[in-house]
Amino acid sequence: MGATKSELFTQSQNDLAAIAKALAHPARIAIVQHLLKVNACISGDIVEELPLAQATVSQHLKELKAVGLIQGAIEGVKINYCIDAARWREIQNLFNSLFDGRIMGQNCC
Amino acid sequence: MGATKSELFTQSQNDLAAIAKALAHPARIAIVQHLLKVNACISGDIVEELPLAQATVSQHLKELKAVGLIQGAIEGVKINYCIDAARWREIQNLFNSLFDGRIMGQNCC
DNA sequence: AAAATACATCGTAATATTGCGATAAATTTC
DNA sequence: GAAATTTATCGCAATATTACGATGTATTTT
Repeated sequence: MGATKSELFTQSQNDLAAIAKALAHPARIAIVQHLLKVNACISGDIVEELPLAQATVSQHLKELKAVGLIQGAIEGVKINYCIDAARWREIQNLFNSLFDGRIMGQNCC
Repeated sequence: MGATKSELFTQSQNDLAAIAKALAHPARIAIVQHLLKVNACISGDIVEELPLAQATVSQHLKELKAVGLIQGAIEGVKINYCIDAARWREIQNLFNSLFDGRIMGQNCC
């Protein structure tokens, strides 16, 4: 085995897991935080910001783009990246509805 | 390579990524959702709820426990699992401070 | 104390992720 | 159009994750 059996779970469970997976790496957290700070910047700036090789950063950007968290706009030779604001809010709501799943003050033990 | 270079990132980036990773599997999302619904239940109930083998579920529970999301209380032969309420709120705040990183209405493109 | 029950852990196979050098593709500059 | 610049993709090695049967451990029941 080794592959997640995603066909056994609901769409929304798979979706939320996929988004969490996109955030499940410190480099991708760092990328997102940087984009939130500077609003938008080119790929090269992110490569300079991170302690990873260009090819590796490009791959991380691809994963963030795959779940819609970020967007890239071609600008000549360069590519301008930024957070997708609408999708960002959507994802925030997905997490909120998970976290707001009414939790009692008490634990089980 | 193949191993995440976590020593190159900040503690809080690694922490948030680790929590996201714990939620980065539909089975673990399902476990958390189930615990939120029933408040607390024994391991066997979760195994019945999920379409996975007992050993696999046990492993997923271990990962959720490792980041503090859930707690297990020994109760005779059984183990009663529940969400750790305080840690849950803490994690909710971590995500909120990421998501509230002031995003403009506009995208880059 | 043997048998049954409930869960964790071990060992292993299949697959996925991470990281990077090398190279390709596209655009701009000279 | 050749050279330079910027980013994406390929190919590979190292490591991690997922899944499960088999087995171990602890408690309860008989």
